[in-house]
Amino acid sequence: MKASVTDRRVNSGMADLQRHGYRKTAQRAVILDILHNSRQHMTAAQIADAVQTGEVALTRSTVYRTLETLVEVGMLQASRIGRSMYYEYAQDRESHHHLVCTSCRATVHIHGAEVDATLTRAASRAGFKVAEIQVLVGGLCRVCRQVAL
Amino acid sequence: MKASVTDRRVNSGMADLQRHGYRKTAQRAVILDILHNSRQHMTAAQIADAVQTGEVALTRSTVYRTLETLVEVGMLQASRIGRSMYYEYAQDRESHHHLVCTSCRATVHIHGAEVDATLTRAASRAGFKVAEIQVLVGGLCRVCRQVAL
DNA sequence: TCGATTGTTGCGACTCAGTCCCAACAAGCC
DNA sequence: GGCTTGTTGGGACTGAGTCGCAACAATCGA
Repeated sequence: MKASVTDRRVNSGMADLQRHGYRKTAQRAVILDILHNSRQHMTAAQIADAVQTGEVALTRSTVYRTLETLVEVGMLQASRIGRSMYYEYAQDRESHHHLVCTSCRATVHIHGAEVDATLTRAASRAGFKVAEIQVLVGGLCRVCRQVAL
Repeated sequence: MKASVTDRRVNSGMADLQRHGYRKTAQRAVILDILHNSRQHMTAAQIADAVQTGEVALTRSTVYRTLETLVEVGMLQASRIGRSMYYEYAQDRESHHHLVCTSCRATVHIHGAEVDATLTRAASRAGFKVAEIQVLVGGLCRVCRQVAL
């Protein structure tokens, strides 16, 4: 684990934290590291599980608080899928939305720019100043459609 | 209450239920009635509360099951806002999405057609067959923007 | 390098939003 | 009116967070 925690990207992230007035802690590094290595989004519960196998054990509340902090700093992106929030490493700052297969739970990213622009336009016509956009498309993925036939 | 329960629209809804092979029950009529009269979306908990004041008392599990059934039949529309589901009477079958003010919780509907079309196109490029689209825009409403200045 | 300050974490209790099971009840058909 | 079977009530249970508080540790100034 030591090798990956010292990963450049994660380290520079830790510096980001300090720039925002937060302290560098082992717990924050661990969570950042897990999400950076997993390269996919995970729920707080999945992260809490993943953490158990490591050397630094975190409690559930620490996981939740840490995720919140890292999202605030901009190092993680959060999106709600169903009842739970999913977190992913914010590699590219580009907006994207999720397609989730209702059968196999597979998730695919789609570009968000066009949809975001449409929504922002509609919102401003209604007098709203947009802060965040959550989009979730449910359906059958290519594979599950084949199986269904 | 009796007068409103016998409302044409709600009654025809009860017939819809039977057409789908479901039974007409007082509990279903009550929930339909509450949502029809409220003319806004409500959570299951709010509906359960509203029910307490009426003559027919429903348990929480009945409220949840009934809502599910009514959505399936197409008489209610469900949308997730944050951690909970909101239900509204499906007056117009036209797709719409929600703008929610993060400050005062006010909710505004916006047309969904354009966004839905964009998402459906993107999804089918990814091989997905779209079943449902959930969109939620958070931000500041006109009034709260003024106050914030 | 030490000590003080104060941001963080651990722990455990609590809440909110549902879900599930099973016995009792009641629509609807014959 | 009786029977069948869908529906409801009641209550326990679960998943996803949230909160308060004492103990701990990162950081800063001397």
